[in-house]
Amino acid sequence: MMAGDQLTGLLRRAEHVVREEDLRERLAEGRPLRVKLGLDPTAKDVTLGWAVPLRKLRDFQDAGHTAVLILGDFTARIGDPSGRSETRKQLSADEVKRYAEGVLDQFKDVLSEDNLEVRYNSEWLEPLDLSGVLKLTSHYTVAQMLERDDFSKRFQANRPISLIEFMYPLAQAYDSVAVEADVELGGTDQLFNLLVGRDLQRAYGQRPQIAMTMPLLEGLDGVQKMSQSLDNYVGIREEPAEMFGKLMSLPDGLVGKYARLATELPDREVRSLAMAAQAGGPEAGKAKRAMARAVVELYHGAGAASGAEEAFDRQFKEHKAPGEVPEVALPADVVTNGVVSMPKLLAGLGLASSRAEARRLISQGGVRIDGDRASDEEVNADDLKGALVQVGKRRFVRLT
RNA sequence: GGCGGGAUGCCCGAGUGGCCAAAGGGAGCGGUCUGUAAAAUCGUCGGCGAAUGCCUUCAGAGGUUCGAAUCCUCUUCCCGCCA
Repeated sequence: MMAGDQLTGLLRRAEHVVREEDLRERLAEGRPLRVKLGLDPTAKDVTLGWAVPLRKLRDFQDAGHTAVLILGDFTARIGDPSGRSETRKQLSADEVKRYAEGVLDQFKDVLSEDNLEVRYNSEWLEPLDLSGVLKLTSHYTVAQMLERDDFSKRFQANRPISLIEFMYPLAQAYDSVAVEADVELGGTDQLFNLLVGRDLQRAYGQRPQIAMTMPLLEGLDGVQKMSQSLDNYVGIREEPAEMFGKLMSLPDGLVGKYARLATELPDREVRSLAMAAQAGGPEAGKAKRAMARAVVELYHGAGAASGAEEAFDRQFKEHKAPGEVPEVALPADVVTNGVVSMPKLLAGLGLASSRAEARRLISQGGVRIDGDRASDEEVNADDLKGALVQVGKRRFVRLT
């Protein structure tokens, strides 16, 4: 592949590249570049949000470069304050280790294992002693740190900024020094950290890396960045039907963005979906479907995608139960003299968070037994044998 | 180190001795509508109980009082000003 063509592909979907000429030059060297992406294992799943830079990393792999994937097992314990208005809670080493194992496995769904180098940053951050830390910090000033938007906002609002938070960008930047990165990828909220990496590499006598950021993907609420702590995410390992359903619940305004960042649809198609979504009405619904199908297809294949769509229609257009419903035996402790206490049952099965919640759901018409609204809190056990219990729109259980 | 201010339910925030499980808003949840969109609208939103009711909650620990989110003491944390 010609260097120019390669560049075009690699720049696709990127938000900032600092600096593009440097990237062009380095690609022209004709050697495999070391492309770094650091992710902190702070949650159990890989989301479509993380998949955006991961897929970009894959693009680099496909172009013959080396993916240097850094699992921030050490930095996860510091807690990245990027984009946050307050101090992030710190995780224990055990939690981090558990997350790292799960997440690494999922990364391999996106990345090729051929030119992949996986590193844990505790490898070089753990042994840094105070003199190493002092050397690190001596290269940066408070004023430089306060250039970062989230820090300066908090500073101005008299909100606390822990000193440890200043260490985060430095630690991440030091990763780049440690692995001698040529390029570092990240979300747009990482731009500052990536630039610190350039400065630090320079300070340690290395050539500064190229910083490339990718747009952030908003989560299901349509407003906040997709994240597991906000529970507004779609995980790449989620069941096809679940994935499709979640994507269908997205606000129209995000259809174009998801099509662009979460699928591999060609640009032309992305544009037409975005326009259709904007137009509103049935066309928007169709566009959203096409986007959802494309995402599911990417992670589960075409068959699963059409299956998910059919299941979706069955459940939400025809209002039928989904094909696969968990089957549960009627617990004995909810039955008294042949009568079942629905609140106990629903809470016991996790269909409601408490009995009080279950009562509320029943009184508000949110509970159905074999399609009929349950109006009483007590139901004959015989009527529940083999019955399909539905709570809200999407929680189903078949009693046996 | 000194002086002052503050900590309320998932979040924001009102509440300064009883009428407080605690106003209002947001988020969430459920109903109607719909394209599981948006907007709208109604309801709900600590727990247990069939229920008059009971239990736990207003940073933590004690105390005053018939009665405390509200008063007092100590502790922790945050903020401001001064040094």
